[in-house]
Amino acid sequence: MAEVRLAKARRGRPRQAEVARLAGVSQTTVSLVLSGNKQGIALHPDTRARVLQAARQLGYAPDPAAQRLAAARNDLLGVFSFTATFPTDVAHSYYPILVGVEQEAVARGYDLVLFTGSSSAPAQAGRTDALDRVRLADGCLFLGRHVPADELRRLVEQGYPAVHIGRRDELDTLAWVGADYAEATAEVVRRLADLGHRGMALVCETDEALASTDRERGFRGALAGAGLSGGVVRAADPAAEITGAWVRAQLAAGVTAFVAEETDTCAAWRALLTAVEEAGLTAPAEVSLALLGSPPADLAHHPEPTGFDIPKAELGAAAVRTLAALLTAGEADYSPLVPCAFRPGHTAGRAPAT
Amino acid sequence: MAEVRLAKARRGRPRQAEVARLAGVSQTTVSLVLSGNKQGIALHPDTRARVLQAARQLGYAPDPAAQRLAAARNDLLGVFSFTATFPTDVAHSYYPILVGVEQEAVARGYDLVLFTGSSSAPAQAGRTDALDRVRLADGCLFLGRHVPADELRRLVEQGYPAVHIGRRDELDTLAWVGADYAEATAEVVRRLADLGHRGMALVCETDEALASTDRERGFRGALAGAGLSGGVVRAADPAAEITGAWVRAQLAAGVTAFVAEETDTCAAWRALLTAVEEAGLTAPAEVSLALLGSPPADLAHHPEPTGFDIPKAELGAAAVRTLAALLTAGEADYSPLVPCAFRPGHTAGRAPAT
DNA sequence: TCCCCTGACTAATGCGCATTAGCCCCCGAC
DNA sequence: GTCGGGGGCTAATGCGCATTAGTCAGGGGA
Repeated sequence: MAEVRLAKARRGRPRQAEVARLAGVSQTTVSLVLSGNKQGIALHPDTRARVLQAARQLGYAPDPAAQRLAAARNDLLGVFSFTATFPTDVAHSYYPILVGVEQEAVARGYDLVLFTGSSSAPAQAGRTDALDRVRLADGCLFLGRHVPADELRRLVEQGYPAVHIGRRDELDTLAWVGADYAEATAEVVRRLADLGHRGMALVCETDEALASTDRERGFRGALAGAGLSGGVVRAADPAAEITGAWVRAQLAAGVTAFVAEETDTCAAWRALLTAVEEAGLTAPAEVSLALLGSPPADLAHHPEPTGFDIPKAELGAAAVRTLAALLTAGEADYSPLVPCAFRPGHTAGRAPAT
Repeated sequence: MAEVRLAKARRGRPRQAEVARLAGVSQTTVSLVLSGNKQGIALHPDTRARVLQAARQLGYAPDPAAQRLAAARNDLLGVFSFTATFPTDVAHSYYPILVGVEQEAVARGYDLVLFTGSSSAPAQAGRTDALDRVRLADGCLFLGRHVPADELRRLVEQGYPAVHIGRRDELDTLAWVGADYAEATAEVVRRLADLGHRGMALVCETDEALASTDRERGFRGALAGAGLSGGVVRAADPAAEITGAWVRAQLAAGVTAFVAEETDTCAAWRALLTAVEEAGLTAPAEVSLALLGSPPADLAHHPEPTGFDIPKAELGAAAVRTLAALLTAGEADYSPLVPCAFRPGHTAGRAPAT
């Protein structure tokens, strides 16, 4: 067996020992020369040259497995998304995050390991528990709101470096990065107020995710802060509740601006658009509309929604930075909230004169 | 230093030795139990259970680098793309391919490592250079046409299991899987011929990628096979060359069907749509249009293009199957061409009666 | 009773590299 | 001349795991 392995591994792959033999030095010296001699050990230029020459001649390339083993870290970052890894539908919402993750990871010299939550590998004997699989990486990013809290807690408590993308407060020991929905929403409200709107309504789907409640909190806070009136509507089926009649009733009650939040389906925003049209109103002129997030691809054009953009790529990058900090310093001193960028858009305008 | 490294490495990363201590057995036994005991060494069910229990309790996961070094395998598959795997410019992306790769890999019990051949990676001396990094994995998928051929050749010649996604013929030793563009294009031509079209034009960007020349080959072949007339236009800037006037001229020359190929930008297809409109013609009625590939997201709706879909997920899955074969058998007896599915669409109709 | 299996484990080793202790020799200072 | 002190290298060790040789009881046959 040993010979087989050797033959396979050897095929055209010189090791430092062979370079050393050719150069007439020790393996240590080869390592020293090739790895840039960070120890500050003095080396003769001649020796250096001989080693480099020998390495070139043999076509030496270090074995990454050995390097990583010796370094006691593998420079692998896990990316765990608990929904069927990169499902086509959710793809649109996670994809930009992955872009940021990849860029930052590459910049820092990490490779990425992809993990799927749902389609866990055939639970073979000896295979460890689903979440434990991420341990093959030095640290891991968790994505999505369905990450099982108890397993994640155990991982974190055992000191495994993990960063959750999206605010997460049940676990106070868990590092996370998230968009600052509250502040971004508050800014939208302030902008609308600046345009003269005194009453606003926020339309949401029934959802208790922090991404949603944060927006609601920001909305209410800004409303109160500016002495505005308005309310929040949570509808299980926005299309059913948000109708033309509803819009008219709101208008009658002094609400001139309507705000919806981005979700996977953007049901609330779609309902709002339909309802306004149904009410025979036009968007920037008679009522103002704002979307707390980015519109889905099929609604992206023409009337660009006023609102804010979630800096998804930046979120991914921030997550990697946090994880990297965890990995090198053991503790991250970070600001988890990433600001969103206000997007002027074309669906909000001055409040109509009463 | 040793303590520092140890402390760092230890952090939340149990080793077999620790599992062994907890289970009251030797590290060897743990290895035997966890790796399925391929040596046929007898083990007490009790011992086995104790070890598994201890491993679960500690959340043990094997270190891929160590596995790779010791056994020359770690059940990791690499995915290497020279450009970012998750490109910033949305549409074209490798994403759908990755979905297929992911599914097939998980089904076969492999984990995926994403290697991004970065332009920006710190190319320090001694640090494994771009392509050699993939050696951490048992085998690797390569995608994109910018994979450096010479480095890839070296890898393959040294016996490293690699599969390229997308036809690749400069390296006859390199395994690859690709969409059967030629046949798919030929089918489109045949369908158009069935609709009565006797003259057709293929519009391409200037591109010498196989994906493009294969289509051209299929086009010309089918044209000849059916005794049709027509030609191929390659334009550096399709928008400039493909005009309403050009379309009219073609029509006058007997060309009633226009075909474009999918590219990153889909410039040819866009140009075609514009030109036809400019010529005052409507698509299914007066001229027929076909797209060799899938439309970009922003053009996906309403007039669904006649043409074919590239089975990207299937391509990814096929690549994994091929790689798996390489890994287990050392040689893959495979059919590299994956068929594309014809898409009826709504832009092609009967040829207008002359 | 002795011996030799055989079953159930474990000690020892090595993968290729980085790191840590030295080791040896030459040179300058006393 | 002797001794201290670098400079320039090398021997030894360990990273975490798989593998190869054992080792050590217990049991059955003679």
